[in-house]
Amino acid sequence: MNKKQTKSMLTKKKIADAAKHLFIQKGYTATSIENISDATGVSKGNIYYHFESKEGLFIYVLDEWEKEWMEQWEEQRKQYTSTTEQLHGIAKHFVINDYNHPLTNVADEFFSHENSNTLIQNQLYKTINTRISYSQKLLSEGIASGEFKSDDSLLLAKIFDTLLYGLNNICRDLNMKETLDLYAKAIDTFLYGIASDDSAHSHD
Amino acid sequence: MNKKQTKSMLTKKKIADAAKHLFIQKGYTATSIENISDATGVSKGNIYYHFESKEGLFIYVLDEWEKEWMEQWEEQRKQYTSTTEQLHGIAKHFVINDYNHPLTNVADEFFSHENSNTLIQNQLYKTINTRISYSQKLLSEGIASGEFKSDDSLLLAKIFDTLLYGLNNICRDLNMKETLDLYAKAIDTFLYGIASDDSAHSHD
DNA sequence: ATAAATTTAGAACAATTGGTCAGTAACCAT
DNA sequence: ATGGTTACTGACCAATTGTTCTAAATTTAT
Repeated sequence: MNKKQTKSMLTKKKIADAAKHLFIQKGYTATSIENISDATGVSKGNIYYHFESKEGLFIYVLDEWEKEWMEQWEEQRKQYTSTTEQLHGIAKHFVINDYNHPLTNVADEFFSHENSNTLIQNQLYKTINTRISYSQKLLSEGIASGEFKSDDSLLLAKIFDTLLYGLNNICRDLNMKETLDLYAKAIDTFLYGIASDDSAHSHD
Repeated sequence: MNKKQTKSMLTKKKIADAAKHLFIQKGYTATSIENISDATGVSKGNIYYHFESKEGLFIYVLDEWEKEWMEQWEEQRKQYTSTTEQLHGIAKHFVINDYNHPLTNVADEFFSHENSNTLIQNQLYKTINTRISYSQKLLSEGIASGEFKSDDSLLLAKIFDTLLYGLNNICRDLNMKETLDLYAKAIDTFLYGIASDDSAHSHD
């Protein structure tokens, strides 16, 4: 590879890296090409020399990110044997290496770290917390009545609400009946789990 | 109430309604004041007469929405007795009346129904589906090995991935350890459920 | 009927955006 | 060294944005 080609590749990588971080911090829409230009010292025109458009740049970043994640996980994976362990491992890997994955944070307008949209952020936080509190109350009742095992109701409420809010993102192409089925299944899983009855409940 | 006041209130409501639908369809950023003006026939200036800003309008919409949701749910709630039923009921109510709640869809830049950002949408769909397929494979292995109950692995994969992607949104203020704990708890719940051992497994 | 107050309209504004383009600099092959 | 190719710059553009402002229309109060 040429000295020129090397430098060019480095520039492209520099752009992609800065873009990735900015997309995480500010979200896609709020990140402007000029932001990326400022952050890298690379001119706007040059960015458009390396990437056909802002969309193209985003997709490139997303793609590289995903590839990298998969490679790293496959490496981690080796140390686990049972599927149960792997499920836990994948979650751990997700949190540690991938805290800001595009599918969680970047595809989000409001919760970016540097966003000045604090009014709306506060409102959304408030709404979320209200809902979690409500779920917590509900779950506490279930625990009190002996319907559920004694447990940390706040944690359970967060998990329950996650299912409610998150399932929508996973199944946008489903019709109403399919959606309802998925939700019902999720609640059932939440209630009864997926472990086989004879599997050792070796958690905690 | 005056004839004038009534008409004014109606205008305000018309604006809020149109804004709500546009926020659902296009997301917050992609919805412009002019869009709302066009959709309602109410002039831009008039919108700013009724609401102090775009943020203010959004927060107003969010607030009304949340109030309405809670009222309707509390009505529904009466028909259920056990907490288990209520959890199922809340999910059902969520899907039917609240399919596009701001906490799922509006706070999202890309998946709006009318968005022209199809390139990125496709890419994200692809990424999601790749991940779901991967989880499905993993879960299938667990089922095959007898670790998990025999079940629809695709549904389970969607639920599992929802936990992975969704938990982040619920717990942005937690530190790493707390986050890891929450994830671990979620996986455990996914595996073993929350129902007490002596509760009747009367689902399905 | 007239004045005051409220409600509405739409032109105008400053800022920002993604994207283009003509020109310059750096490097390569010959 | 020179001509050609690649990499890069920064001014520029058209479009869009949230917001403001002035003035007109409508209703109410006197």
